[in-house]
Amino acid sequence: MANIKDVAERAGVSVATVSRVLNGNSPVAETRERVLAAVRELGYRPNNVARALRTARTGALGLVISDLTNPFFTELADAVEDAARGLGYSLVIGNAGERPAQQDDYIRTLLDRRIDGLLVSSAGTGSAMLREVVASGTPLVLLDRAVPGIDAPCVRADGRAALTDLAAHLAALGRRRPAVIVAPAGTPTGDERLELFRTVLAGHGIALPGERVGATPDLQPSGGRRVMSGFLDLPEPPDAVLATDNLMALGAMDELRARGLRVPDDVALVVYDDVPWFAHTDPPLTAIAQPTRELGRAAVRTLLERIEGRPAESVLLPARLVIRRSCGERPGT
Amino acid sequence: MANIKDVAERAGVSVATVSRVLNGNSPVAETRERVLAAVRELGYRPNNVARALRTARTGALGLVISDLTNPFFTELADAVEDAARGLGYSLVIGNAGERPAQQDDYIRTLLDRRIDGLLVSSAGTGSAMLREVVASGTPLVLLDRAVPGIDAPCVRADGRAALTDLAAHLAALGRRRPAVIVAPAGTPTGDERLELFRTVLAGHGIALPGERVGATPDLQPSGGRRVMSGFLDLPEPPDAVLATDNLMALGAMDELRARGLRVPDDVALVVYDDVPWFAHTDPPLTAIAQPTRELGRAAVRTLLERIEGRPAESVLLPARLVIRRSCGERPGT
DNA sequence: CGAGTGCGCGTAATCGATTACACGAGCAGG
DNA sequence: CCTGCTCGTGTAATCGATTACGCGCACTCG
Repeated sequence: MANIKDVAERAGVSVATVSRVLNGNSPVAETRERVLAAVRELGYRPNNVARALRTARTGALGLVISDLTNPFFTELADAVEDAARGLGYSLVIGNAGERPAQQDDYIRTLLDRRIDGLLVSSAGTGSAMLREVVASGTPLVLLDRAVPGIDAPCVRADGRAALTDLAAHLAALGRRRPAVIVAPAGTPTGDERLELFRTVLAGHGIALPGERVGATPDLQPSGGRRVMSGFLDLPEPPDAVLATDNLMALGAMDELRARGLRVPDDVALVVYDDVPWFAHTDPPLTAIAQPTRELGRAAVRTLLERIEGRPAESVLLPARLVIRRSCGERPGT
Repeated sequence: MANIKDVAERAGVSVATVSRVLNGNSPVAETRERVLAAVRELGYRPNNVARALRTARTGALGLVISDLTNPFFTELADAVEDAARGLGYSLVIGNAGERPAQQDDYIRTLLDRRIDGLLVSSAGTGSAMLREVVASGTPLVLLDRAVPGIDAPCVRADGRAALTDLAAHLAALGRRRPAVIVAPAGTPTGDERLELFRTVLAGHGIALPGERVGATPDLQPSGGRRVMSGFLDLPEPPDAVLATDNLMALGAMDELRARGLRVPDDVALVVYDDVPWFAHTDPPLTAIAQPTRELGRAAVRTLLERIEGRPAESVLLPARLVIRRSCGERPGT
C-alpha cells in the first residue's frame, strides 16, 4: 500500500506538504492539485495506525456489552454503533456474556488498544478494571447499569413513571396479586426495578409479598419458566406477573401454556424491555419500553463530551408503558 | 501512562531489553526480574498502536454485518466475536443495515485501520470496495452470502438437506399447496433457497407456481405480513408457507392471527433460521436451523488461515430441519 | 595462553504519520 | 532600497514500540 512518502515523491513535494493538503491544517497553494492527483493515482489512504500513534487519538470507541444476544443489548449496541459512526468513530465491541472476568479482560484489551473512550454495561458490580480505567484517565461512560464507587457518568432509563402507570393499569383491571420475576441479585437493575414496583403498588394498596418474588439464576427463559412454575404452585397464585428482563418472560409464557392457562384471562403478563418481537406474540405483550436507541445516542454523546474534556452528567431517560393485550382489555376500549 | 522507556529507566536497562523480556524473543538473564518488577511497579502496558505500526499487525479483525438487529446475524456476530477473542483478536464491528453504500464506507474505514483480516456478510452483490479489499491484499472471508466475482472463500450454510427433509415432511402431512415468502431479489440467499425448495418439492410431485411466491421489499415483519395477506386472498390459498428469513415469519403469523386462521390447522408455517425465540412461540415453529455458531467459528478459522498465508477453502455447513409443531403432528407422534 | 564461540545487552534504524521550526521568496511601508 | 511581514514549503523531531547489528565478556578448546 502506498504511503505518504510515495505520494510526496510522485507529487515532487515533501511529506509535510502532503500531510497539510490532506488535513487542511495550514494553507497550501499551487502544489495542492499535484498532491491530490498523486493521491488519486496511487489510491493512497492514510495509515490510521501511524496517525493514531502520533496524534494519540485512535478514532475508536470501545463498547463492552453484558450480553450481546439479549435483544435489549443488541439494540443498544446497534444504536451505539450507529451514533459512533455518525460522529466519525469506529466501534470495537466486546461481549462479556455476563461474566465479570471476561469483562475485565476486554477492558484491558481495549485500554491497550488506546481507544479514545469506553462504554460499559457492566456485568458485575465489583470490577477492579473499571477502577483502573478511571485511574488511567480514559473517558468512561456507564451504560444501563451504574456501578457503585465508579466515578463516571451513567446513561440509563428511569422506570419510575412506567412502573407507576403499570401499577395503575393493573389496579384498574382488578389485579390484586402481582408477582415479579427478577434477575439474579447483584444485577443492579433487577433489584431497583423490584423496589420501585413494590413502592408504586403500595400506592394502590396492593402488597407484593416475598413469596411472589422469584429470582432466576440468569436472564434466560429457563429461569423464568421455573420461577413461574413456583408461582403457579402457590396456594394463592398471582394474577399478574412482571418479568424484569425480556428473555425470562418467554419462559414464563411457556409454563403458562404448558399448564393450559391463558394470558391475560388467567394471568396477566408484563415484560420489562419492549423488544420488537413482543408485538408479534400471542397475545401481544404489554411491556415497559426503554428508549433504547436514545440511550445509545445519549451514551455516545456523553462519552464525546468527556473525550473533548468537558464535564458530563449522568443521563436518565424515562421508560414508558406500552399497553398491549397481555393484561386484559383496557377499561374504555 | 508509562511507556517502555520509563520501564527501561527504572530497571536500568535499555528499551530493547525490556521488549525482549516482554516478548520472550531472545534470551534474557539476570535483568529479567528487574524488568518485570519495573513493569509491575509502573503498571506498564505495551502500547498496541505503536506495536501495530512497527509489526504491521493490529491484532484486530473487522466484521461488517448486513443487519445486526436481525437475530440470525446477532448470533453470528456473537459467535465471531467469541472465536476472535479466543484466538487473541479484537473485533471491530460495522453494521451495514442492509445498505451497500454504508457497507462500503465501513470497509474503507476498516482498511484504513489496517485490520488484519475482514469478514463481510455482504448487503449487496455489487460492492466496489470488496474488489479493492482483494486488491489490497487484506485477507477476506465472506460470511453467509457469496458475492459473484469476488475471489475470497465463503463460509455459509447449505440448506439442501434441510429443504429436502422439509419437502418430505410437508408431503407426508398432505400439504400440497406450498408457498414461499422470499427476501427481495438480489439477496443471493433468498433466490437460492427458493430454487432449492422448488426442486426438492418437484421430487414429491408438488408444484410451486409463481403466484405462491411473494417477495418482500426488505427482511422485516411488515413485508412478511403483506405477502401472507396476498397469499390468503388467492382463490387457492396455500396450505403451507415457508419464510426464507426469520423476521418475515413474524409478520406472516400476525396476518394469520388477524384473520382468525390457525397454525398448523389452517396453514403450516416454516421459518428459515432457527432463532431461540421460535421455540417459545405458539405454536413452536418448525424451522430450518443454520449452524450459526459453527459458521462464526469456521469463518474466523478460515480467515486466520488466510492471515497466516495458507490457502483457505470455502466452507459449506449443513443446515438441518428442526421439527416443532407448526406443520402439524409428525406422523407416528 | 590465545583464538573462537556464543550469550546478553545496548545502539540505532524503522514503521507512517503529524507538526514545530526555519528558511526563502514576495511584497508592502518607510 | 532596505526592513520586516506573511505565506508556502522543507527539514527533522516525535509518537512507542520491534529488531538488525555489533560489541564486550566469559567460557572452551587446542
